[in-house]
Amino acid sequence: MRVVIASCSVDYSGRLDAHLPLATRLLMVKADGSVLVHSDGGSYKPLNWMSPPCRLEVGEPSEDEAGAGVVEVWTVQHAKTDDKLVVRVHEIVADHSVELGVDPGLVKDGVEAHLQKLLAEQIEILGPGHQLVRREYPTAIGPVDILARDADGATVAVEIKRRGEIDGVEQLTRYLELLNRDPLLAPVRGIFAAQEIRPQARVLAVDRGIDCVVLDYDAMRGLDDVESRLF
Amino acid sequence: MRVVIASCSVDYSGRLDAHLPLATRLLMVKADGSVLVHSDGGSYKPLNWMSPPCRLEVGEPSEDEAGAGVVEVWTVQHAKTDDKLVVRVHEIVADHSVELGVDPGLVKDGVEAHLQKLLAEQIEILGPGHQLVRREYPTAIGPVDILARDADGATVAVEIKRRGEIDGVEQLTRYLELLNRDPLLAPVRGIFAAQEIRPQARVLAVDRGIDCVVLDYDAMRGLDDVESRLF
DNA sequence: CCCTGCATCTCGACC
DNA sequence: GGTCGAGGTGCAGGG
Repeated sequence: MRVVIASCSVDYSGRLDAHLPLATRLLMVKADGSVLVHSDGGSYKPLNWMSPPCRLEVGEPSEDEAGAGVVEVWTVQHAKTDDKLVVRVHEIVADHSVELGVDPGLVKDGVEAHLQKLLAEQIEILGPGHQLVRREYPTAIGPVDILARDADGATVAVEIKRRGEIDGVEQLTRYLELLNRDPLLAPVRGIFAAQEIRPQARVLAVDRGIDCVVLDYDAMRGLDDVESRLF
Repeated sequence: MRVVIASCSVDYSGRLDAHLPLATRLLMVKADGSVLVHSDGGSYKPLNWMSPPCRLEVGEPSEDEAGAGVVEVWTVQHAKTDDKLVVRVHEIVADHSVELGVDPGLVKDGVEAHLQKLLAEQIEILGPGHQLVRREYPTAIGPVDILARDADGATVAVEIKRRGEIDGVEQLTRYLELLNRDPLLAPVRGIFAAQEIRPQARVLAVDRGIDCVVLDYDAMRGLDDVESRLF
């Protein structure tokens, strides 16, 4: 990795056109040739960048550019598209290269998939007598997170979210519309299950006759551990 | 901005829990206290980070940590949530601080806005005889991208996307529902226009009687250039 | 301030 | 390789 602090102007053309006026910024060149242009604020997103696969070429400025104070022109060309990033370097304040090696990578825990797995195992959270039909029940517009039957044998479609928001209710509504066309399943009831359900999402769900269930992730995980220990 | 190259392990807890094993990485500390942990690959997204507003405290390692080779413990606490990032620094390879100042910011020329402008100018792409009523036609739930009339004088509502996906069809459906309540406009036909339309979005659109139009951005832009040259 | 919609989204899973 | 859904999404614009 090479890290350069430099005053520069930057131009990107590709999906859109974007321009950064002259200012001092951090330029990061990664081992795969990708380039990131960071300012001293904002979030983790760079002001501008080029994703791999791409090629960085450092060239001389034209006469005009040199006259304007440019000392180096970096051209970063994407390998597969015509996306191009041009960095005109005016003054280099610092320039360091270091060998980092391959990163062992991030270990994550706590996603929607885990919630789905736990709820499938603990399906009676939806109510006594509920039985799992299957996870990822396929429909024409995509899989329903969980399909189950309640104590009376009626079909129940469950949409699971970490955070229950309006678009999740919309999604479940589409599934219900389709599932209810299937005479073998209809009538299908909807359950919107999430760790937290936003007020507006709850209002919309209730308005559409969809039940809301708040999932306690820690409790479900704890129960999972207990069950694991039994076997 | 402070840039540190160091071997470190990182733990994040908040929306999820994540862990990075010991390896050499780049640590970027921005003026607002936000911290980015970058490896020598991937895209512009850091392996781990803390967004502002947040506070960085550099502390001493515990005895156990010191025994394991930790020389500094960085704790980055988010100001509003309980998100926390802990960086255990083992060896500092490089450490530079530099004053960047406020960045003048990015100047963009976007896509969807441009597509909308081009389609409004070239409204007959929708079919011969179409005429523009107006762009950003206001409704109670937000503006419709384009309202037009076809060769027979019937109203047409157009939703424009760069990539046509299901939520875009949902959006247009809501507009159509509202517009069709207006006796001066009804019946209103829907057109879903995008540079590319995902298969599932197309299925849903067709199912709801909404026409799909694929827009050729380059051709439309080219035509725009030609027209510009004529005047 | 929250909500909505877009993004050079990125990223992973699955077909 | 594509397709699709999720994201610690970030971000801007509008009420």
